[in-house]
Amino acid sequence: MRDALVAAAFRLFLERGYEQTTVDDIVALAGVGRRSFFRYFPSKEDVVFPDHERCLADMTAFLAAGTDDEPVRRVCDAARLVLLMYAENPAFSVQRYRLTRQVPGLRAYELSVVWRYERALAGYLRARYAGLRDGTLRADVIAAAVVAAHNNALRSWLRSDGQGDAEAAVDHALEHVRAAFGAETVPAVTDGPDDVVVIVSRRGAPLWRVVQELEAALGRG
Amino acid sequence: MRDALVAAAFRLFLERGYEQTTVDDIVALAGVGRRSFFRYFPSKEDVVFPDHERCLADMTAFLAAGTDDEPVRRVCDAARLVLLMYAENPAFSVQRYRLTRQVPGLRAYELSVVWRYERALAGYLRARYAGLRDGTLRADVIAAAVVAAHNNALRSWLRSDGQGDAEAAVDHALEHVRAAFGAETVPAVTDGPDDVVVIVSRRGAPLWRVVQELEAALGRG
DNA sequence: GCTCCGGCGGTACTGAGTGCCGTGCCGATC
DNA sequence: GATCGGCACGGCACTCAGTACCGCCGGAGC
Repeated sequence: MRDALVAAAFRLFLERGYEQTTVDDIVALAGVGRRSFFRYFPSKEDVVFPDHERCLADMTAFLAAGTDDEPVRRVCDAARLVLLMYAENPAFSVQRYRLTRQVPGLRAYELSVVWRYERALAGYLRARYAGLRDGTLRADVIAAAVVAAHNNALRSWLRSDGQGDAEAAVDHALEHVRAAFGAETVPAVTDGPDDVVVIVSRRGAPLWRVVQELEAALGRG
Repeated sequence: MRDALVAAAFRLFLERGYEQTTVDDIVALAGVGRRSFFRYFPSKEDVVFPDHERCLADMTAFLAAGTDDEPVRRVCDAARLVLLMYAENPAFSVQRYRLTRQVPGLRAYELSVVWRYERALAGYLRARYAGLRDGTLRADVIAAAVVAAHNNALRSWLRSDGQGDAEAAVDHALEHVRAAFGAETVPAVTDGPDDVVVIVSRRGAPLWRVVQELEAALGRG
């Protein structure tokens, strides 16, 4: 029933556009009553994102399941769950992406979905950074950065019609965030003394390049 | 006319709630025709954010007006324009904040507004980082981080009923972002040789603390 | 066979948003 | 001074999303 409604809806959306398709059209094509549509989808927008609710629950469960020595890594892993959902059905994801790009109402709806993901990540980080000075600020900023990096890679993959390695692109993007915000802890070096790294930098050098040097020197490049 | 509609709308929204107020109620109180409401506000949500359109235009103009040696600083300054708009009328902003917090539809609308701000910032940074490897990624992430930091400070100020120094809070939050992403360039030292800074770091130290050390050493703390 | 119940459909309603047209008010023109 | 053209406003009628309510039916249990 749900699947039949989604299929009918997308067929009409692609044929004549989202706003030109009424709920009556959809239920007529699916051969069900109008009331049943709203039993399965709270609104017309929801039929475009039939799996986000489940994915959000998965992410929440993942974050609640446990902690990690490195909170940033944990939220990056949580973000990857979203990519997996998109990658499950590339053709569908690409069609939906084109739809949401040109329909303002769908874009707004997608933003509210993304916002809920971001709040889930920020909530986890806020708990981990509780007590730290500017802990909530740090949590919010990192959550926003993780979401932005994820979406940057995801959307460039969607724009390319699902060609290329989406996971690698997202990994690369998330690695940038981890580079910027740093890993709070790294595996201890057990087979040697506490070695040190010396960075020499000209005053006036781009700071982020210095950070890249640091990363390379610390063996995280 | 616009102001009369906004005043009537907020009076009713605060009295009986947003969803319990119809557009007919608003125009009846304001003493104007229903059709005129939609002439000034494309939707019922728009009457809650009567000045965002102007602010967005201001930000776009500010970003288009010129560049900066340090793009991150420029987008931080652009973000401050939004705070100024909120600070112009603290009482109104606090009321609106409470309204948007408890009405899902308004929250979704606000997200779409914030998204447009973020895209404006990201567009500026994308142009500045054009050609750099991962330039658009870096632009999107920084824009998201700036918006998140700004909103973190703004909302904590709104939660405190407009008490405290909003500008100082936002400055502090944005400074965190600049610390994480660094300044690409700093003023050249003219009255001395190209001096160098040496940082010694234990492998395993938190990277972001190392960045803070770097900043302090480079005289940007 | 009877009842209870959950999924489904139909009807009627509210309210947002739109298109169209009439009206009154204004300065400009002859 | 009468007329014309633009413009802002109001009113009416309509579409469509979303909701409340009720009636129908088929299966499970007694």
